Amino acid sequence: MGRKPCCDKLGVKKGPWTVEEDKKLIDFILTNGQCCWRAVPKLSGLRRCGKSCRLRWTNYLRPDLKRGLLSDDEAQLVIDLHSRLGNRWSKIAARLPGRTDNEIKNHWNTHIKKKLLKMGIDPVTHEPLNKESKPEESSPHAENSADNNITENDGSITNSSEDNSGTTPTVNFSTTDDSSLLDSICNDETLLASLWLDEPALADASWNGATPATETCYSNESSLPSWEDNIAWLLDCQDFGIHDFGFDCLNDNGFNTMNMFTKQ
DNA sequence: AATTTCTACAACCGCAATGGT
DNA sequence: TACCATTGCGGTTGTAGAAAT
Repeated sequence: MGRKPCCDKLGVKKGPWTVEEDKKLIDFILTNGQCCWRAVPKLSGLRRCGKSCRLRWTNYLRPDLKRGLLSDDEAQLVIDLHSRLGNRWSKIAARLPGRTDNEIKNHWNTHIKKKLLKMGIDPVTHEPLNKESKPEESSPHAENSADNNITENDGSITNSSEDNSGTTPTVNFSTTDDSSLLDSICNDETLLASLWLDEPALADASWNGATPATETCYSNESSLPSWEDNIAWLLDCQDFGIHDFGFDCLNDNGFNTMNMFTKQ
């Protein structure tokens, strides 16, 4: 007995999403919010698997997404978090409001990995490549290893090594002053611990269907696109042809919903 | 100008985790 | 507790556009 497919393969479309499909999905979610994804295709009239709908929404259509390449500061943060968390992209993404795990994963594989290799740093272990690696120490972020200062279970910090910098060289891509601030943030174990504890309230929850996460308070406003920004982005789309882009659905209904969010 | 190679990223797949009964 | 349905995650692939030849 094989595993039951997540969706009925017959009649389920695959491949790139069309403007029409995007429109349908946005329209549906703005009207109904995020409910059970499996039901979304049926109810919205999309010939897609629910999984595909969820992915499309979370990675591309969500209005709170930042667009464009990761900034130097964001890349720096990704590197630092990766050294602590490993390939747990969703956890890393939770620290970067407006960014998705997929986006970060892609950026890591296409940009950061290569930069680290160029700099002679192993992107997996964050150790210098020429350094003789002892088996036990080969992966500073090995699942909850002793070197991993962040313990997932209780969010507590265990300072197993007095100075994290010894095992995790800080790679600095940024030349801006902000980067030093970021460094200090990244190296602040207490802050990171609190970030860890706060996780559910962070970016993961920033867009929770039609229910605005009004209680979510971001300390770093500069890194978080506000709802106003996102509406502005959508309106920008309108400027260069939103109708072609497929946001016709953001009519009275959709924009009223979004405006409601911005007023909170 | 045509072809090949490279790059970036959207999307898919399979498995794990979670929640309901 | 076991089972099933659903969601979430991370690895991988496919493909469009850019750059190089």
